[in-house]
Amino acid sequence: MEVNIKRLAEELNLSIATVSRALRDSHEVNPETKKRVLQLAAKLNYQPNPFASSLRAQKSKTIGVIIPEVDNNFFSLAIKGIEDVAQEKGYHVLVYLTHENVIKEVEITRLLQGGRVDGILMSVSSETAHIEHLLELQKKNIPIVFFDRVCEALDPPKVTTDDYESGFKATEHLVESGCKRIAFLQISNNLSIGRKRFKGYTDALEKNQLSFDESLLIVGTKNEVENYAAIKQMLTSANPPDGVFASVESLAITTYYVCKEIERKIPSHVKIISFSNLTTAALLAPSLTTITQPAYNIGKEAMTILFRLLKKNNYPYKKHVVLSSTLIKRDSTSPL
Amino acid sequence: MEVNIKRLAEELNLSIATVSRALRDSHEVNPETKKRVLQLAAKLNYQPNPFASSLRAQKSKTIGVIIPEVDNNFFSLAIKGIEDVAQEKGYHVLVYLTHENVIKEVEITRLLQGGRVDGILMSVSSETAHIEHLLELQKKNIPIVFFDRVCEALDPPKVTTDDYESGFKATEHLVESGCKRIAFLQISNNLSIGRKRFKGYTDALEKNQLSFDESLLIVGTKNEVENYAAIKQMLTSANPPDGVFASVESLAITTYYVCKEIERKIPSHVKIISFSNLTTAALLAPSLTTITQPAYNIGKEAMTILFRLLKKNNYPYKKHVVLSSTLIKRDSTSPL
DNA sequence: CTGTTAGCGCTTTCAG
DNA sequence: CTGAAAGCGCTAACAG
Repeated sequence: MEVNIKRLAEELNLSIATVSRALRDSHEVNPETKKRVLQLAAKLNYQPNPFASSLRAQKSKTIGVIIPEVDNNFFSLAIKGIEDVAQEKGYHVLVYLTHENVIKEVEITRLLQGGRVDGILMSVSSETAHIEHLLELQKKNIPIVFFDRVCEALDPPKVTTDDYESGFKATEHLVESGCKRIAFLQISNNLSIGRKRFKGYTDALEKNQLSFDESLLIVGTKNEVENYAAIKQMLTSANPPDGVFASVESLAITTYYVCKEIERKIPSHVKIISFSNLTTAALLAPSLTTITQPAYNIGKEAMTILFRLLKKNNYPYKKHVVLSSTLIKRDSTSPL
Repeated sequence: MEVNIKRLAEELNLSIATVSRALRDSHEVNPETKKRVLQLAAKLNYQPNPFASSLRAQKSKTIGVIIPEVDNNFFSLAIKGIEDVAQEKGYHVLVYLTHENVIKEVEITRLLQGGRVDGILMSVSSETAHIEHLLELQKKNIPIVFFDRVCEALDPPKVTTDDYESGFKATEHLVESGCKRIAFLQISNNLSIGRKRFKGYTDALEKNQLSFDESLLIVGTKNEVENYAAIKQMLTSANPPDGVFASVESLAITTYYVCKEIERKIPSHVKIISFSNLTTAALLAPSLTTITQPAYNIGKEAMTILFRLLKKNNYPYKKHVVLSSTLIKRDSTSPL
């Protein structure tokens, strides 16, 4: 037998309304009665049915987090930040993975239009060029906050790393280390993070009187094998780079694999720098200089902003919060 | 204006019941009518209210995942496995982090007793010695499947790595590498994974005629500083180990930090082996031999079993599924 | 301070 | 094949 308000009311000879009020700690209920209600509720281990309340109140105290992947320390840490704030505010967190697939992204946003969530935190999939599904959410007045991979064409709040700065300082780091021909491994041309990091890279080159060589740009795909081949071709070309800037971790890893294979065929002084949140990797790999994003804080900040939107308390908040990355330098020069 | 069944019914001059039936593809509705309904629903982008259905049906098509942490590749990958199966089966995934804190774990399980989830996937927090909150869930008939960190005292299905085997082969690996004094870094005495890995360790020692030296056992706590101090003391003692088996990644990392600090004071041939799912770390750190758990498959398997329980289709399934880990050997001998 | 009642959106008898 | 109506559990008027 389920224990619900009706049951409590019967056992206490009270109306369900009074019990409901007592449970919500209303001030218009006799302290004595309140106590009796709470005691019985505790004794029977009463738990309110969230669907009944949600149906009534038309809100769910639940948010949806839509991300491309999770097997990547950045998103794990972001989820942690999100969850911490959510738990503190009494919100529940639904997690959805798109696997970088727009079709799935659209399906998920559709699903969430039924009222299941009060708001959405989102990092767009790399393919996202169309934005109709995001507009639909706006039309339904479901607040969104973008984080990391934002949709620049839309006006909802955004929380990101200082991607341009990061690209700039990563490149300068390689220049300072003596690199003259610096390759750039791009995640995707459809993502603002990629474009901004790339702009930082080209600007840093220019500032240092280095010209941008198109043959040193590789745009990654979802196909690891393709990426591997492209990187290998570049590193074994007649005029290979002496430095590699991976704008995303997976491409740095692939680069390491390539280096391992061709070990003897390339100059051993190729320097690699990469975006990465695997502090472990950075620690264990003396050769990997990394740009580490404030993943946890990005999640925290995004959730905090979403919470304010949900509460409609018109706190002032920045439309676009930019958090700084950290450059963790390593000493060794060779990746191997 | 919300678009709900009532709205559709009005616009089509049909009853609410018929529309509902059409949407659920009931066979007792005129194909013509069905078509009209579906067309309008698509046009108005109708999304059913999940709370109304859940309230009615007394089920939520949602599962809860309760884990200690997420900033650790094991749980990230497990979530991915869980999410993949859940998405395929039309389930939603709520994620809760306990931060290894039983109080939070209890709070969360309480929260989930209200019907918010149909079932729970859980990896217990390291402190969990009490199990009342888990019994409560059973009493409420909320199916649970434990994964990785299981509660052996309870009968719900479990999905784990072959912890005993892993402990055994990790230890043998060190023995084969020439180690005679192998330290064991334990995660917690309250966890079955810790106990089993430890048993594998002692059995492997015995098999190789090595005696277990209590001074080489360190039981980790949540306090990193304490762990650091304990490991440092051991490594700098008069009779230090020549091999270290970290039964959990974080303790391996701490060991590396210690080694870095005392670099010149210990024999440089201390070998370290650790549980770790950071394939990146393993790849980049030529010195780290790792035991990698099948995290993704553990998540997948656990969710699959839970799904069967939810469907009550009495498929035969094993009460305890044990998946094998992989020993990834590295060549280098020194951790530094 | 307490009780009665309507209704959130949906599904499902039960009647036609 | 379609409609009317009850009810899932809870909250919030409104009435006492």
